[in-house]
Amino acid sequence: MPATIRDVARASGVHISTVSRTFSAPHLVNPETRGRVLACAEELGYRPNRAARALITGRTHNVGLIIADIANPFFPPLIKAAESQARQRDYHVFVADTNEDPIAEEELVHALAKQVDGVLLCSPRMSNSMIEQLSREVPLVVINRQVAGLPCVTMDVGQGARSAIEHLLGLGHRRIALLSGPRGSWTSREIRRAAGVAARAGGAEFTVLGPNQPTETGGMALAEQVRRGEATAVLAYNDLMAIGLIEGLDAVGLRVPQDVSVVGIDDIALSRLTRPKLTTVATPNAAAGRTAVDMLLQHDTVAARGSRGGRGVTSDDRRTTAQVMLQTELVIRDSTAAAPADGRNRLDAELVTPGPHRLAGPGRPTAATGGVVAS
Amino acid sequence: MPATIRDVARASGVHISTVSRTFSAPHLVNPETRGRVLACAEELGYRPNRAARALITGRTHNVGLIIADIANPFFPPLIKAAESQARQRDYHVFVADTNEDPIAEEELVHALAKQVDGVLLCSPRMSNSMIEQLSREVPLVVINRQVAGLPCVTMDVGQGARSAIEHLLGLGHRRIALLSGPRGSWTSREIRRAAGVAARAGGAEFTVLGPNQPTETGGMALAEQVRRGEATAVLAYNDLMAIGLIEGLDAVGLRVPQDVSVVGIDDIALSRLTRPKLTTVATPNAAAGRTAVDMLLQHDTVAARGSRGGRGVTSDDRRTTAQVMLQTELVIRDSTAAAPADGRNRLDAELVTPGPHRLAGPGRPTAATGGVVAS
DNA sequence: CCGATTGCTGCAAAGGTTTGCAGCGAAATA
DNA sequence: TATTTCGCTGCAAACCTTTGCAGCAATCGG
Repeated sequence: MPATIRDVARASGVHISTVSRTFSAPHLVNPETRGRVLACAEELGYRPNRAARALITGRTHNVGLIIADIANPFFPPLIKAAESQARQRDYHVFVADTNEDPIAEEELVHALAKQVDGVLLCSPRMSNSMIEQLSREVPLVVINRQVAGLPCVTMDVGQGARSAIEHLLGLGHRRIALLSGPRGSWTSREIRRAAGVAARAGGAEFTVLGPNQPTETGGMALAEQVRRGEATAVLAYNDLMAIGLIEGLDAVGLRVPQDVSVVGIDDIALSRLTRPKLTTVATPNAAAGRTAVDMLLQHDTVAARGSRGGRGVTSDDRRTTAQVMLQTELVIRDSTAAAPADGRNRLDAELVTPGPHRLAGPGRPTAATGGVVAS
Repeated sequence: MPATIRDVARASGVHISTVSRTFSAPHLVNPETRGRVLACAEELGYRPNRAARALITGRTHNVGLIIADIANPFFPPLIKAAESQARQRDYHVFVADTNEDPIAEEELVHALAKQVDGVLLCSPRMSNSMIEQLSREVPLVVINRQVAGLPCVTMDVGQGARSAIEHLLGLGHRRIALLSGPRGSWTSREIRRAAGVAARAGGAEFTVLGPNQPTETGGMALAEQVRRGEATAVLAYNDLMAIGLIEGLDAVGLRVPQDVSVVGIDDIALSRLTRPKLTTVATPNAAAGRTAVDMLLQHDTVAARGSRGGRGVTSDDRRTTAQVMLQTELVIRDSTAAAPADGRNRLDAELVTPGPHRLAGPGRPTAATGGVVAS
C-alpha cells in the first residue's frame, strides 16, 4: 500500500534512480525534473523505506541510548536533549533501560548493534574491558564514565564533590559521611575520591557508606547508619538518595539541616520542591546528551559498516576520540546549615546562615560548554 | 565485517535458506543440521540483519512510543513497562518526546511510520480526527484517551476524580477548585466532567482553573487564583501541579492541609516524598504500558504491511479494537484534612482525621486488570 | 565543422534475508 | 516391485533502495 520509489518514478516518468537522486543528491538532477518528481512524491505520500536504504548504505540512521534507569529523574533531560539533537540530524533514538543491570546492558548493546549506527552508553555499570570489547562491535560513546581510547562525555563531579565538601567545611562540619552509589559506577568512584581528599585536607573525619542502590529507598535505608556514625553532614551520590535520607533521618528524629546537613548531586527538578530544598551539585545533563550525540554523529558520520564490496573500510577509521568533561556547579539551598554547636564536632565557629542563593553563576548551567580534556 | 547468513551457510555446509529456517522455522530442519548451524552461528557471532528481514517481511520488529513529556515522572514507569514487555516479544521501542506539542506529535508519527510496526500514542494532544487519519498510515494504540474505532487503553480517572471529590466532601469542603490540565487532554476533560458532577451532587461550589501546563510551575502559578477564589480544597490534574500548587500556596501564606486541602492524580513516586505527603489518585501506568504493547502486538501480530506480492492483504484486517480501562485508586496521605472551621465553608461537620492510610486495596495497584469496556 | 566537455538520465548490480516451489532420497503404502 | 508420501534441503525470486558507470544530447573550444 505505501508508495515506493517505483511508484513515484512511474508517476513522474523518470527512472527510479532519478527519484533516488532527487532526494539524496538534488544537485545532480535537472531542476525541472526535480520539481516534477517532488510533486509526485508529495502527491503519493512517498517516504523512502529506511530498511532498504539501510541495507545498501549500511547506515540505519538510528542510534541507541542505553540508560541505567529511566525512572531516575536524572536521566530524562539527558534523553530529551539527545533525542532532539539526533532528530535534528535526521536520526532516531532507541531508548533502552537496563534497570541498573550490567548483564542487561551487554545484551542490549548486542541486540541494538545491528540496528543502529552507534550506541550511547549512559552510566554503564559493566566493566571497562567489556565496554572495550563491545566497542569493536558498534561505535560507542560513553556518558558518565571515562574509558581509555573511547569517546566519553563526563561531568566534573570531582570538582562538584570538592565544592560540596568545602561548603560543608566552611559551615564547620568535621564529621562527614558519603553515601556512595551503585557498584560499578565511575561517577561514584570519582565522587568518593575527590570528596575524600577534600575532607581530609580540611581536617574532617570522612566515612563512606555503601555501595547502595541510587534511589530514595537506598538513601532512606542509610538514615540509621548515619545517626549511629554521628556525622553532622552527608554528601549523597545523587539527589534521590539525599531526599530519601532526609526522609529517613526525619523518621529517626534528626532534623535537616539543624542536626544534619545534606548535600545531593544532580540538581533534579525535584530537589527544588522537597522541604527543605536540597543543596546540591548541578550537573549539565542536557548538554551531556547533546554533546554525546554530536560526538557519535561527527563527520557526517560514523563510518558506514559492511557496505558495498570494496568501499567502506577504506579511510577515516581513526575517529578523533575526544573526551569531554562538562562543568558542574554547587547550588546552595536549605538542606545545609552550620554544624550543630554541641561540642566536639564544632571546631571552628563560622556561623553562616544559608539561604537559597547560588554560589556562582547566574542561571542554570544549560550552556555548560565543557573543556576538552584529552584528544 | 559482521557475519551474514551466507557466512554461516558456508561454515556449516548448507544453503542459506536452511540457515534462515533454522531460526525462523526450526521444526522444518533436521535436528542434526540445526545443531551444526546453530553452533556455527554462535561461533561467528551471527545475528540476523533486521533491516534485510524487515525489507522482505514488512515487519521491523520495532514499535514507536510517543510521549508528551519524558521529564514528567508520570511516564517513565509506563515507558519501562512498555519497553520490557516489547523486549520479551523480541521487539524494540523507539521513544519520542513531543514536548506537549501536537504538531510534533503528528510529525513524529509520520517519521516513525515506515520504521515501526505500530505506534503507541500516549496522552496525545492532537485532535481525534488527526489521530484517525494517522491510524490509516500505521497501526496505532492510544493510551490515555478514547478514540472511537481505535484500540485504546485508558485509566479510570473519572472514577478517581469522583473518589477524590467525595473524600473532600466527606471532610466538609464545599468550595472546591479544579486545576485542569493542558488543552487537548482527554484525561483532563474526563476529570473535569466527573469531578464537576460529583461536586455538584455533594452541594459544593466547583470552579475550574485552566487549561494549564501540567508541571510544577503550572501549579505554582495558580496559587494566587486559588487564594482569591477562597477554595478550601483543590483537585489538580496531576501530582506535579499539586506539588507546585502546595509550594505556591506556601508562598502566599496558606498552609496545606490546614488552610487548603490538595489532591493530586497519578501517585508518582515523588508524591510520597514531599511534605506534606500528597493525597492522590493512583493510576496503574506500568500496567497501561504493558497492556498497550500487548494490544498492539496481539495476533503474533500487526498485519504485515506491503509484503510479498499477492499475499499480505489477505485476511484478518479486522483486528479486535478493544478499549480497555484500568482501575484507579485514591491514596489518602497528608495533604488533605477537614475543611477549616471558620464559617461558611463548613456546612456539615464530619471531623475526620486523615492519616496516611489507604482507602481500599492492599498494595500498589500494579496488577490492576482492567475491565473491557467495548469490544 | 570536429572533438571534447558538460549536464543529465538510465542501466543494472548489490545489499541480507525470507519463502514458495521443486527436488531428492528414504520410508511407507499398495 | 511400483508408487505415493514424507522429511529435509536447495533454488531463485523478491523486498526497495543506492550508486558506479555508461550513454546521450547539447554546448563549447578550436
